[in-house]
Amino acid sequence: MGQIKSTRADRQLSLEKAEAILEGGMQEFLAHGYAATSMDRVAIAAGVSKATVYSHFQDKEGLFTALIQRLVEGKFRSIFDLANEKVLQTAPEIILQDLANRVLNTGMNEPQFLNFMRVILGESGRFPQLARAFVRNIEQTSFKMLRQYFTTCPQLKLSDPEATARIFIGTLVHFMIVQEMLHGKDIVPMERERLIENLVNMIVANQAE
Amino acid sequence: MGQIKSTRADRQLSLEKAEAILEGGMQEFLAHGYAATSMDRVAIAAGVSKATVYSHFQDKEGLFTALIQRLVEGKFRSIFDLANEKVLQTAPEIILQDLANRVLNTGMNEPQFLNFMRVILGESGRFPQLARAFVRNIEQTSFKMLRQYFTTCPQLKLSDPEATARIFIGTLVHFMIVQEMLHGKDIVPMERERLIENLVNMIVANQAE
DNA sequence: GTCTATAGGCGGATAGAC
DNA sequence: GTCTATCCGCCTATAGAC
Repeated sequence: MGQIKSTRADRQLSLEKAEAILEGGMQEFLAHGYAATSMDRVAIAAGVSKATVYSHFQDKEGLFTALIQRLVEGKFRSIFDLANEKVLQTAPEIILQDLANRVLNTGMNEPQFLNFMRVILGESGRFPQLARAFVRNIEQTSFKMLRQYFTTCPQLKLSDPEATARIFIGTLVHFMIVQEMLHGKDIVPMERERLIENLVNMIVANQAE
Repeated sequence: MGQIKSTRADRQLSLEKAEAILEGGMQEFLAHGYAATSMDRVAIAAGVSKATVYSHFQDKEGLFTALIQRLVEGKFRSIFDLANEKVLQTAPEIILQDLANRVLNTGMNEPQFLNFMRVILGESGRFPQLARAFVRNIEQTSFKMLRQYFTTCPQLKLSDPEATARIFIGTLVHFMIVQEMLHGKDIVPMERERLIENLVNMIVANQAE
């Protein structure tokens, strides 16, 4: 009787706790990396006991893996997405400038995204499968999207849309890494607009014959 | 008597040990990152006792900092250097292709360099001064060198050499990160030559009027 | 399912002999 | 200067009560 009554409530509670643990784990792991994060602090951040953490996830590695996989497939999935309204009616310069600005805005203003990339890069030796998930869900997706745009845009006749997409994304990501992740803003200053303008012009000017 | 005799030998020995500790520390820290490296294993890798490690370096952080600073200023200093023989007599396509190939060769064939970059990126939150040293000694140096070349090369009239240098280096570094560091070679395959050719052509074709 | 309490081990750092 | 031996705290993971 009491058993049935509590079953639903417990399930609900359990789901909420699992969610809280993932949230707390995200906070801690993204801030300190894998090795420097303790399960005690994850538990505190989640507002549960350490034993509860271990009842929802097999071990530290399991929690970390689940967490990052989730971020790769959800929260940070669409950082490089092209807003697809009136895309083909607008001049490519505008579309590309807008895309570049949105990418850099997210990457530079959402501080968690920088930490996320830091962890992916820093742990890519020890967790190669997470690095690959990042490549599949974020890099590959953005390459495909941009290549698709380059191929279908009537004003652009690039000789190699795939390679051009790499140049575009690579320039932006490296800029983000040097200026923000590596704190290089004051050492090698560069206006974002200046870089974007040069990048976009170089691409648009480079039509195949 | 024995005192004087042993003084020189001890100094010599001490220097050798300090060197051995830096070597051992490099092995361990580059392989596992800061937090996951133990001083016990550093000592073993260096072939000395843990107390000896602490007699040469104040603590774990001090050893790590000294080590990385040294790598930034020495071993990995010149990864992006332009070989400067006959530079101005050769066609820019050749020079740039050659530079790109040498950068990617070093970065991709010297496995320690990948680990080095992984550590710099992964620890850039906790050790911002090391990240900045990396920017000053490696990124900034390569920007300057390339900007200098773009400016002086008589066949090139780029409207913004500085921004173009960023695009060049950014494309290459991001390629290295995705294909090698993040193990993306099989997920998003791309021939190195194909990327370089597109990049170089795009730059050389983009002359200011 | 969740808690408190604890086992068991490893890690950073040092004392003291030589 | 270098070693062996050791301190002590924190960390992962679990036992057992409720």
